[in-house]
Amino acid sequence: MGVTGLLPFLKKIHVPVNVAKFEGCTVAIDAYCWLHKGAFSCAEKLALGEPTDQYVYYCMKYVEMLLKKNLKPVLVFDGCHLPSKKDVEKSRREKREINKKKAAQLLREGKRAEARECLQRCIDISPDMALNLMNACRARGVDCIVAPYEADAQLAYLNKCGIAQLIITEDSDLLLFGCDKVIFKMDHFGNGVLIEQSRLNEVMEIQSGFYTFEKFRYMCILSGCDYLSSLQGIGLGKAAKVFKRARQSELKLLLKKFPSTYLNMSLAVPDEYIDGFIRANNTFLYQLVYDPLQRRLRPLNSYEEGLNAQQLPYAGAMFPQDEAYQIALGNINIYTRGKFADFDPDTFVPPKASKKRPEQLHRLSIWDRNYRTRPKTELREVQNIPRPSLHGKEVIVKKNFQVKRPPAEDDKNVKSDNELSKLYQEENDENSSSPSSPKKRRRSSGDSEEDLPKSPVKKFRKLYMSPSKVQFFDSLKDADQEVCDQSPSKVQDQSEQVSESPPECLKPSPKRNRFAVLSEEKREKFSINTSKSIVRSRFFASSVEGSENSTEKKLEEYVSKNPEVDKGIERNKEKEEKLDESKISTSNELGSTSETSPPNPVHPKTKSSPGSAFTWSKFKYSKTSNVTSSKTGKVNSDYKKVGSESCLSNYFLSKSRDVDSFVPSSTSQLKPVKSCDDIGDVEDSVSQSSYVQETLSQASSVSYSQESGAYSIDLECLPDSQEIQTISEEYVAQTESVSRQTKPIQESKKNPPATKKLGCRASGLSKNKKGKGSSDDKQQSIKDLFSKFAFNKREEKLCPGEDQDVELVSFTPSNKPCTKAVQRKLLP
DNA sequence: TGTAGGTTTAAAT
DNA sequence: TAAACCTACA
Repeated sequence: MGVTGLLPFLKKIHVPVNVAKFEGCTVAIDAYCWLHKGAFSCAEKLALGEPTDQYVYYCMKYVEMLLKKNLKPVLVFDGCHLPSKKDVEKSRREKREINKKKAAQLLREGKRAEARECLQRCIDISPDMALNLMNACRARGVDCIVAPYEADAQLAYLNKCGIAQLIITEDSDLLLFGCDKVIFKMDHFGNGVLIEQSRLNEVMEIQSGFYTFEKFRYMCILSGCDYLSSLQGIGLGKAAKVFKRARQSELKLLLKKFPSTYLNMSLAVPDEYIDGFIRANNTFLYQLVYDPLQRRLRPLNSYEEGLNAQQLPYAGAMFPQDEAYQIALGNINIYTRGKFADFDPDTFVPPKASKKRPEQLHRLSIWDRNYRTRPKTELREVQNIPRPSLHGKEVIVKKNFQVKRPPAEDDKNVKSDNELSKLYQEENDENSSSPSSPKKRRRSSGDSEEDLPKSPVKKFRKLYMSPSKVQFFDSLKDADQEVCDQSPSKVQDQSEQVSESPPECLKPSPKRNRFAVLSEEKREKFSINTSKSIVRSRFFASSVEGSENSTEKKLEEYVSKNPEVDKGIERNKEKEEKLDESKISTSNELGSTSETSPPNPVHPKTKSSPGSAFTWSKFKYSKTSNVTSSKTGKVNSDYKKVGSESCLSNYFLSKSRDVDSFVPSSTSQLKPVKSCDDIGDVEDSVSQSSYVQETLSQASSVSYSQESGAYSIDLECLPDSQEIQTISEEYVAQTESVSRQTKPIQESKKNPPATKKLGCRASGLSKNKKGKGSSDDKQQSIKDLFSKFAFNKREEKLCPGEDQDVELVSFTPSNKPCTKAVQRKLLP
């Protein structure tokens, strides 16, 4: 819950930031936030008790990103429930129960989709789920700690004692606990919103001499927090007003009189409320946390004179120190209090431990006896050292857009639009039309060479990425086996680069299923007890072995426990059998089934496509073919009556430079578009622009936000960076001319020149089918197509000789960058 | 009109 | 969990 409306209230001091700014720092993370979001994708499986690793995978994507940016993550997990939060927990439990019952009811009525929604609302992060994530983290040498009570207080302590310089969470309460720097809403690229404690006074608009952090905390408690509900009619606005004006230092007196004194309200403040206020305040100050360095339980802040743990049972009851240690290590199930793991940091050998330089003691595990916190003086970003002025300079900043290229041999095969069009057609034919499709022939007729494409890129995709194929891999082993069966002899004959270990440039991005294609050793990184249970991945069909483990089966089991549900299920089955029949016939048409492949159990509607680089939910496709922003609901009139075909074209227009030989081209169907900005929507382009402005002024490294299509630069890095060139007017002219020459041929005269931005979205495609019909089928087929050809830009590698977009940036006296233009030039 | 509070929606894939 | 949206009230 946190403090309702606190984050919007602090909007004034929101700073868009990328975590890369804090390179070298230790960052403590509220693991529950990630787990909760990760669990959302597999809520159904979790609710039905089916094993899944999707939430671990989701969290590890964040962990990997942080490691890549040279940050040391420490994951903090929630521990026991605080006595003062019992009511909150109780109501949450009740809500979950209600949703469970609702889900069962909906299943009875045959409403599967709605039942699924309810199951998503039942998500509860169990200690086992936390343990699975902890195991995955430790296998990557990432520290974890379970708080004795709330993760919030533990995070604040890690910040306070110098272990962590930065906190990542979604919970605004962290600010009340006194964290210096908190990043909210961080995405998978590290972009988020930074709020610093030192700027809270700006929001409260209190003269600097009168502001204290205490007042901020009081304001939040008064407006209502987890530990104390607010008085009727008091929210953040009025609470802020009180502490903006308050000069009364005696808290009890102030609370008693604030409605009449500061708000002109006749509101009685009961004594119980004042007691509750003081308890809440003490909970924020003295909640029990675990000190991993001293290995002991302690209050977040040292007790004031006359206070002790016994007087503050609501802030957490003391445990025996040994039990507290085992809880902190994650060895004790906090629900049952039974031991369910046996992690011992004194005997555990973290990976790559030997490579750590002895002087980098802060990089050791926090459980290592030699661990030392990093002196603040070493931390540039934490000290807020001002950056050098860039006023008057103009720079070209390379976009951090990297183009995945096939190996050199493939460069010869640069395809014209017509060729691409043919390829597209062929690709379609392979998958849909011919009953004796290559795939089927390959499996049944002894892997003839012509079935495998000659290009290593295509081979790789045939073997690893074809969606119709991927669905038939059961486990990771099967996926590997599939590759081994097909690739070693024949594939290597054609190209040495396609083997068990695909060429570097072809390795799948994190958006894709990296488990399935990387080496055994690397896959072990995230495995959860692989020897004991099959680790499944969301990119594979869940029930290839048969129906035993399928979600369908589990649903049936779930419902069978409620006999009255059967009727609904029967009705459902009838409907689905019909659908399955059509599915099987489609599968046969696709040539995907064979004696080694069981029928595809994945329903077309629920089929998971391989990772796509698009945010489908951003746009909605209405029946009248308008492109609307799902958030604003505004319609970009330029797109009225532009059908999905042209939307596809739009996409390829914007992506035309980075798609490889698989680009489906439908030049003949292309309709003119104005610019890439227009491909999203007007709102979006505006927000992108402002985001760029904001981000450029704050961030400290060049990074790309896929979400907003914005790039951030490290201002301090600019003068030294090889990526930046100070330019003259002639140079601008040159690049403009290059830009014009290298523009995609599809771009019509109506398109405005040289203002292309890299953020590209496939617009006009509906994620949610709202009915059956040809347009929806078309949508689905286009989506499948996209999934097949899409690459994650972020992971793509840039090669010399490649076209590259650059951004011309100039600076104001206050170091604010202004984007002048985005141009294209050849990379030397 | 501003504020508070309740309800709905999105999140992931 | 929080933002967005809507409604009621002072």
